[in-house]
Amino acid sequence: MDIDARINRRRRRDDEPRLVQDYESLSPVAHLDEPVGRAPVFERVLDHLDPVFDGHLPPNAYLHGGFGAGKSAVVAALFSHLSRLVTETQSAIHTSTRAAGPTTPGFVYVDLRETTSEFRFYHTVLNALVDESVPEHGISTTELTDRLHALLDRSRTGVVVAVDHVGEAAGVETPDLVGLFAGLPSNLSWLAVGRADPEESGLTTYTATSIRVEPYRPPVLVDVLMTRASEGLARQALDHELARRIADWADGNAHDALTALFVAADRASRESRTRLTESDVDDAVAEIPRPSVSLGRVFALPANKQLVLRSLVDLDEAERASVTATADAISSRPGVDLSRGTVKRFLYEIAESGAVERVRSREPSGKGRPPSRVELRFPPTPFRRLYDLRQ
DNA sequence: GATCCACGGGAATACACGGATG
DNA sequence: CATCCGTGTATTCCCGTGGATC
Repeated sequence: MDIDARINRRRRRDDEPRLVQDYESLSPVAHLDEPVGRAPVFERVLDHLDPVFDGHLPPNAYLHGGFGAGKSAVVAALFSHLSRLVTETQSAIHTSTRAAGPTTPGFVYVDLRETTSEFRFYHTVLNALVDESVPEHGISTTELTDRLHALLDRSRTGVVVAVDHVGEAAGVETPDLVGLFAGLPSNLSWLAVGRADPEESGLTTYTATSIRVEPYRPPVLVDVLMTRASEGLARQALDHELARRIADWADGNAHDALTALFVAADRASRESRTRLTESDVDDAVAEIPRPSVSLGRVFALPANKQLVLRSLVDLDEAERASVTATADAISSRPGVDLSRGTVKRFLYEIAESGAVERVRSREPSGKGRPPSRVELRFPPTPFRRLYDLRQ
């Protein structure tokens, strides 16, 4: 739990004991500093990275596993710790033995969900490697790669870049990714992270190793849930049996399990209860579409697209009859300052991203091409809550 | 003055259907 | 019967403009 969460928990001491202490630490997209139950995966990734501790670069690699298997949780946590370690030891070296260059490679974590352009990609990498922050405007993409070249040519040890969410239908396609790395010096090693099997990933010709992450087994998932509950919920709010119920349903997918916990807690909280019940869980589970898209992907959409979705989740069925009707309804909402045409295009683009799905509706009636309506591919409750919380 | 990118607007294209045509 | 055509929608695609920032 971070400090804000701790403080918030204290601040609410006067109130009734609240069921939901902190929505953010309950969020299925938030990764813990120390993920639960994935020790073997940590070990395998560390085995791969081992040369680093002798000051060498590991080969390129691909970490893969199903949705909600904990890939991001592990890699994000690991790289955050590693880069912290590097900066700490570097500054130590700097003060004691002046001018001795870094002895360990640098570590950068790039989330392709947030990488919508070549510029963003290089910007993220460069920004992670230098102390001062790199401007986001008024600087060209080639200027960024020039600086990266200069930086890496000077570096004796190079850098390891983790690239998460490779191959998710989004901005950067796999061939693009290979091209992006081709634009950088060779003392750089990458660790791609994605869902596809290695053969389908299109990466095998560039990687020496692949590491497979198995889905969570139910007992481990129960641990994950209990840990989250203890961070974000009142004491005793979730009993073991219910956690089991969620874990069994979630089928190894921690994202879905945590989402179910979130929705169930929200429901119980709205009814001012302090413990979750079976029907909370059943309702929660019913709200989660399967297959669903990761909430992380939804929250990675540009602000105005999230705004469109925020309106969308509040529309009634009639207003969702067709894409056109939906766009009309959304664009006429207070707070939405987008033209109807733009909303419409956004809806199509959001469908492209997988956050909503277009479904052919209406069989015979009317002329012309039959309309489709959009259906959510994510549960509305956590999106609403977290979105509103962040505004 | 440079750079990136979100928006808006609209053109181009695809699709469904029914009726006309060969 | 197979094909073409016209109409009305849905969907995709493209590009110029302007805001924000350095």
